[in-house]
Amino acid sequence: MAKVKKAELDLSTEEKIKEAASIVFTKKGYGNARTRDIAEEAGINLALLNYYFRSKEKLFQIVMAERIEKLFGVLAPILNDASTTLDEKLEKITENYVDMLLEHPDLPIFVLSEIRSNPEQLANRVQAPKILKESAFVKQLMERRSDINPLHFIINLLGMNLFPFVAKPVLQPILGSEDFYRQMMVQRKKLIPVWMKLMLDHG
Amino acid sequence: MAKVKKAELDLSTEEKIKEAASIVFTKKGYGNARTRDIAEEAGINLALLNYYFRSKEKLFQIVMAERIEKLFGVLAPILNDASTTLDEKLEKITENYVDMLLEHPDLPIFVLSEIRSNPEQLANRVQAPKILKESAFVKQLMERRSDINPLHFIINLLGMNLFPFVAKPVLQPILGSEDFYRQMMVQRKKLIPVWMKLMLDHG
DNA sequence: GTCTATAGCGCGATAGAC
DNA sequence: GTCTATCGCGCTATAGAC
Repeated sequence: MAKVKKAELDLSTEEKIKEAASIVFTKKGYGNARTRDIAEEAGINLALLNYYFRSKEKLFQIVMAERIEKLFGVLAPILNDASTTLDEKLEKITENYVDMLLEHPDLPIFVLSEIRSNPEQLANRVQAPKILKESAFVKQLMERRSDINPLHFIINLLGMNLFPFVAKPVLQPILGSEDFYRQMMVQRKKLIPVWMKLMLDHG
Repeated sequence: MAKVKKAELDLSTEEKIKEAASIVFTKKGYGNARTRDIAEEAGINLALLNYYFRSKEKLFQIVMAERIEKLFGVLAPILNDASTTLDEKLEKITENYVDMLLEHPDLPIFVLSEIRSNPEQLANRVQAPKILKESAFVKQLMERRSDINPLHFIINLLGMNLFPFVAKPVLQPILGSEDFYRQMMVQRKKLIPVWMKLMLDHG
C-alpha cells in the first residue's frame, strides 16, 4: 500500500536505471543531466546504461513518455466519467493534482519546459481535441453554462492546480518555510473547487 | 516608438551579444544553449563572446537578471500605486502581462525552470515578502475582503496570466492554429479581471 | 550482465596574428 | 576589437575482459 522508502533496492537493473533517469532528468532537465549522474543514482556502472538503453536520448524518450502520462493521464478518466457530477469532477481533479504534485513538485515544469524545447514529444498524443470536446465534462459544462468557453475554463482549472507548483521556485522563498508552502497547497484543495464553481454560477 | 525589425543592426557589439544570448538562452535554456549558437545569432565570432564576457556562465547571469526583471519588474509599480483602485490594478496587471507575453511567450517558462535548477539566482531579490505585505494592493484587498488570504489571490492572478503561456507548448497543438491561440489570449485580457473580481465579491 | 578502460568528439575557453 | 586556430576537458558511447 504505502510505498517503501527506497523501493529501487529490489528492482531489476533496467528498472533501477529508469527510476534513476526519471529522478535526474526531472531535476536537471535533459541538457544539464549527465548519464554519469544517472548511473550513480542507480548504483550501477555507466556502461550498463548503454547496454540496456541505446543512448541517453532513447532513455530520455522513455522517461518523458512516462512523465507526460503521469502529469496528464489522470485527467481523461475523470473527465469522461458520466456517473459523477461536474462539481464532483472539479473536486476530484483538484484533490488528485494537489496530492500528486506535493509528492512530485517539479513534474509540471519539467514536462512543460522539455516539451517546449522538443515539441515532437507530444505530436502523437494529440487526439486530445476530439476526446475533450466529446467528454462528459464538457457536456455537463455546456449544459450548465452554454455561454462559457470550455477551453478557458479548463485552462483556469489547470492553472489553479499546476501553476503554484510551476512557480514553486519563486513562491517558496517568498512564503518562507517549506512547511508553510505545503500548508497553503493543502488549503487549495478545498479552495480551488470553490473558485471554479464561482465562475460557473456567476459572471 | 514601435520597435525596428532587427534593432540589433546598429547596436554595439556588446549589446548585440547580450541580445543574442537572451534569445538563445530563453529558447534553449542554459544547458542546451551553445556559446557558438549565441555567437552566430549575434553575427560575431565565438572568441569575441569571451572577450566581452568572461564566460558562458557570466553572460548567463547578466541575461538572467534582465529576464527576471522583465517578468516580475512590472508588478511592483502597479501594486504600490495608491492612486488606482483594486479593480484598476487587476485590469492593468492583466493587460500588461498578456500584451508582453504575446511578444515573449517563453519568458515565464525560461525564468521559472532556470530558477529551479539554480535557486541562488533569486536569493538577493527576496525583499519581496515585506514589499508585498505593505503594498497598496494588499491594503486595498484586505479592506475589501479581510477574510481572503492575499497570497492565494496573488497566486491565482499570476496563474491566470502566466499559466497559459507556460503551458503554450501543450495548449497550442490542442487549440490548433497559432492564430486561435493568440485570439484566446486576447480574450483573456477582458476575462481575467472579471474572474478575479468574482473571487472578491462572492464566495 | 557487469565491469574497466578508452575511443571519439563537441564544448568552453584561450593564444596569438592582424 | 576582431579574427583563425587550437587546446584540453568532460561527455556519450563502445570495446573487450570477466
